[in-house]
Amino acid sequence: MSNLLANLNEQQHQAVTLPSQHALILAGAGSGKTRVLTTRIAWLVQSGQASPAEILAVTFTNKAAKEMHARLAAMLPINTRSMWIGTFHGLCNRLLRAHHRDAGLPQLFQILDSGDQLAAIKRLLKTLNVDDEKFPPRELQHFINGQKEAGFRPHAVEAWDEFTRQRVQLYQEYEAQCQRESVVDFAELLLRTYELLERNEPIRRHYQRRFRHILVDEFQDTNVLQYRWLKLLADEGREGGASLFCVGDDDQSIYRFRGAEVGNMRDFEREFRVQNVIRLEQNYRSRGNILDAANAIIRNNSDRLGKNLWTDQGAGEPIRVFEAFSDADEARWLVDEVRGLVRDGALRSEIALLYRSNAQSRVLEHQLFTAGVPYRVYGGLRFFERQEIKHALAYLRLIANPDDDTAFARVVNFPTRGIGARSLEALQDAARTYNTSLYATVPHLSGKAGTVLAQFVRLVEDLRRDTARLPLPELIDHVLDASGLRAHYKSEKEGQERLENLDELLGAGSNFVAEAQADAEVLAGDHALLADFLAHASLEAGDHQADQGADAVQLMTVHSAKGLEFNVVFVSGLEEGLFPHENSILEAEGLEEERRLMYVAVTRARERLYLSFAQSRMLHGQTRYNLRSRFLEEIPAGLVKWLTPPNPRSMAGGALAGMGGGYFKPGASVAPVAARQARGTSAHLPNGLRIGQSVAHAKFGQGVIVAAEGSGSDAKVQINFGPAGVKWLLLAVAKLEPV
DNA sequence: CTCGCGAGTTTTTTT
DNA sequence: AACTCGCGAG
Repeated sequence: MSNLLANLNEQQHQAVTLPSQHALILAGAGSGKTRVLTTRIAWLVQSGQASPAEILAVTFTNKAAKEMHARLAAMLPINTRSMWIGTFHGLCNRLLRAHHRDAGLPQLFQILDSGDQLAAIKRLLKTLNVDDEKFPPRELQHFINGQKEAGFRPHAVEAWDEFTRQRVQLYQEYEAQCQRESVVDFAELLLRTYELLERNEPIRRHYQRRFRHILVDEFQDTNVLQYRWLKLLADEGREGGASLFCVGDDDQSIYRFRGAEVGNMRDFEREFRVQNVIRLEQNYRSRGNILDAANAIIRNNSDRLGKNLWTDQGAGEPIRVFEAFSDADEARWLVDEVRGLVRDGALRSEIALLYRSNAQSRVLEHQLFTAGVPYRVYGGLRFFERQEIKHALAYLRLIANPDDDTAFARVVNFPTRGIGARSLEALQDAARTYNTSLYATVPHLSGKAGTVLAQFVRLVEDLRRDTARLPLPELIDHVLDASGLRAHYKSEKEGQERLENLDELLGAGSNFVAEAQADAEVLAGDHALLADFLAHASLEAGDHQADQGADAVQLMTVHSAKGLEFNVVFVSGLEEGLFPHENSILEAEGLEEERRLMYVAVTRARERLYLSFAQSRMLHGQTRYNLRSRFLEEIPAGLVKWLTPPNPRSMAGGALAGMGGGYFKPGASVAPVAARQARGTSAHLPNGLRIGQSVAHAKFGQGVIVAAEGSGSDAKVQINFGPAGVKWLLLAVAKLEPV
């Protein structure tokens, strides 16, 4: 036990050894949060205060759950399998499988990922003949998920206006469709489990008695429903309920957009009368300059719980800032810098290239590829989201659950077997009349459509029969052949990679079996393991990226970098409109979340931090001219070393060609010209103004002309004023001074 | 019914 | 720039 607690600082020690009461640990970036959480669990078990079966630990990513499990297994000499460690979604899946009857679900229910859900909504709109212009599927998806995450079933939604009433109606239809098809989306996993526990007292009591210690990681990212779920399990904080140990950092809350509610931290403190609030402020990760910059940035946010990170590791190097002429220029510089670091002995895997949005990775990848630097991109298209994998999974899903209409619709005519829109329409209509799934409706259909569809149904039945006794990998292998998927991709010109991915699916199957056997908790019955595998595929979209072990530069969004750390970090694209993102700039809440994102980005670095931005950038096929990010101005000048001459005139003026620090190569295209051509506007506006030109406005301050429209007295220009926003101004009216 | 082309739209972030 | 969707020819 003593060695368990060795090397903990005072606050960490205090947190780990708190009595079994509710506790809130405010853990700053790099302050040893994961260590405290895992050591706490180990300490509880080792000191005899809790048995492993009494522990429930909730994380946000599967990766974090796995890591926690591994660390605990290393710390404790006993079997840790009886602990429940997982993501909210993973744990809910487990509960719903165990109590599927009480939850009103068949045992082999399927899980819809976001893409599946969107497809299901589109299909719903089509069958109901709803105008998808008026109800854009994406928007509806967002609406439905939002309601579920707030805990509202359709009848509970307050709809004051006609539009909302109609959307609620669609929400209800969507629910009915899901129930009919035995499928469950992400939000439904949570809501369904919550309702199960709320309504079923014996089950609720059972779990309340079982879990004496509930520990939550990344508590700042919980949404309303997740918090209520935790409260329910902890018996609302009543005497005799479990003790809740929540670890989080309000400054790192970056998922507000998908319903995360930082307010949960304050609510928790109040509602559970939390006596133990501990701040972990000593940072073991970053050098002083980096930390000072992070502190200075986050200080601009209001309404924080308050925390200031410090380190005893010394100031370290200054933060390097680079201004590029264009995004390509930025990428070239960046790759050169990376090569220099590697030449000096740095590990590529210790260098991270961070950006705000996935679209930005393209330029970086291009330059890395050209320079022959090995790299690895996180995020983007995940393994289980590739179309060929989705197709294969759809066949597997039909085997496990033929009523899954989403899966049915996906592969009924893939590979093409002469079942067109006509036949499908007839089938959909019939399915509505009989109120059965597409699959179950097929026998009701006569005529030509009936014949081809019956053939497809027979194919699926054969698949089910022939695979009933097969181990998972062989099962998948058989399906790939018998469905015709392999043959189809073999004949396709670009199909080679897809074939390889399909083979990799076999590998994923084998891995899953190996892990499931170790886990021992496998469902009984035919194809039950298959259902487990499919749930796994939905919940864990797959970090199946190339060459885990290879020494490669790491590329990812700031979001996916959360929780990670690197010796060297580059944050690129620090421009107004990009980071902070233009969609978030207008409301204060959104801007503060962007700032937390910046805080997360900066605190990923241990030794060296680079920040860069470009005067012009290709986005959506158009050249845009951005001002440099306000977050750069929030870093005290004394911490910064400019690699390019500081450009005080404003922030990046696009018209100021040649300001790329001399890095801009002769012959590189001049972005303003490209923009003019792309937009088809006149090359020169009156008064010598042009696109990319920096201008000053009496009220809005400095800005950059990003677009122009019309001519003569109608001539308008769009100007990005940074903090003051992006505005269209009439040239005839607005007083603009070139800068 | 299938395939190919062109128009139109998109993108912030993800369990 | 890349992807999706709808339309028309075969």
